[in-house]
Amino acid sequence: MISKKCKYAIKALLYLADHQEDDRSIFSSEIAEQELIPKKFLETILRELRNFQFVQSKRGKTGGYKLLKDPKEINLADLMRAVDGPIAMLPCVSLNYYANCEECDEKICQIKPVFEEVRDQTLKILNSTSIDSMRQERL
Amino acid sequence: MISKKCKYAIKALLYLADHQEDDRSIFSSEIAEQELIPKKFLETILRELRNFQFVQSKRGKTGGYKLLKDPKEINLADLMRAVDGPIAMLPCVSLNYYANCEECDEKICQIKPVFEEVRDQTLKILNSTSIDSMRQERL
DNA sequence: ATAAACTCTATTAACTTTATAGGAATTAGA
DNA sequence: TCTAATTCCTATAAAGTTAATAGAGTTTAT
Repeated sequence: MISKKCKYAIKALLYLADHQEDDRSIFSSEIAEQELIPKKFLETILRELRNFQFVQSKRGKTGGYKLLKDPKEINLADLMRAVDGPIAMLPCVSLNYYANCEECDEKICQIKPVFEEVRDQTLKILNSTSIDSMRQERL
Repeated sequence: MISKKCKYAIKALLYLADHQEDDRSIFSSEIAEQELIPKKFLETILRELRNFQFVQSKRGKTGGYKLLKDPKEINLADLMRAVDGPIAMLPCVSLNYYANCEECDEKICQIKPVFEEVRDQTLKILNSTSIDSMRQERL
């Protein structure tokens, strides 16, 4: 399961992509109201997204947020890693957050191979899914 | 990420499959020692696995556990669901633990489709992976 | 000045995970 | 029957994570 935080982050970026016209910034309060995300929680999420270079913020009365990258260039795997950490189902199988198993020998581990396969298939999808493609997608 | 509990459960079933000869039962203490799983924790896990009909237990001095099904018939998806609950990354996309999103309209949700795809690909692998196939697998 | 936005740190409440404790029930065998 | 060794069960604790909130500070346009 991804966290609510991560879901909120995706929604916020989608909202920005859906509503960005000209160069206007969008208030966190607008996103919070429209997407039913707790306002203060969303603020901290947007700050993180700014730190990770997904969005740009502007302070003051005419402040707000806008995307820092082309929605085509924001892929879901990167976003999820930034917000939630590892995507893999086992630490010993994570590409970006690898951690070894204390209690087993990875060379002969019978569990690892399946979860490597799951990881590969999952990443194949998430790496090729951008904020832009999520907007288009209507299966 | 799957929980440690789930990983221990998989290891325990693999151990039983790897070591069952004749009809002998295997002590939880043996599994705990060999697989470096906290003994008391493993006991509660094995009890759950018994309740879910994965293993059979026998009490008393010559007690222990053995598999209740053919290792070929124990698939990873069922096991993971029993121990950890939903496999899907979003409640609204789970086949066995569906829960609706309060804050969004699923009909027009831009997030859902990707995670349905991830779910499908993940289940394709987990459904076709059994305790037995994990033992064979040497890629 | 003021209003309204973002910024930041700290904290909290709830929940989940990962165990552990302590004993009860069961069984085989001396 | 007594003992030893196992599983069974309930409760609880300790640690970690998640989800959110509080409150004050900073910035900017008007």
